[in-house]
Amino acid sequence: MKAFREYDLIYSVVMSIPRGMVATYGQVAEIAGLPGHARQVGYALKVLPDDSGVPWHRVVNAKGGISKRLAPNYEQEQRILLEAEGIEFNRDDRISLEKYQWTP
DNA sequence: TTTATGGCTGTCA
DNA sequence: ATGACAGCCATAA
Repeated sequence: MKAFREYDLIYSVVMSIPRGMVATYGQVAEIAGLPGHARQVGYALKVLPDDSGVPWHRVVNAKGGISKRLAPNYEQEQRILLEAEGIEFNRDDRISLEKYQWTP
């Protein structure tokens, strides 16, 4: 029986991110106990249902920006959600990780 | 099983 | 600062 997957771990970490803060894929993977699985984190969020209650928008890449994905619409969606949480973007469409990156 | 793809990251020039 | 490269590994066909 294998009812537990890596994704559940990832989701737990993402849901642990406080409002108004963000975390990188690599960071989430590391906290979840899956170092080096940064891409899988992205994959986990990709297959994640919208009504799962997971703040996937709080997860950004190492550059503190929004990565390009298969569906360009989501990029806008994520930015809007982040701004709604009080996170501001720079001119380069990036977030100040020094200020907003979540550190447990 | 092998191949290809993917919401990444770190290092090097 | 920006661009190119290799490494990490799960999922789908």
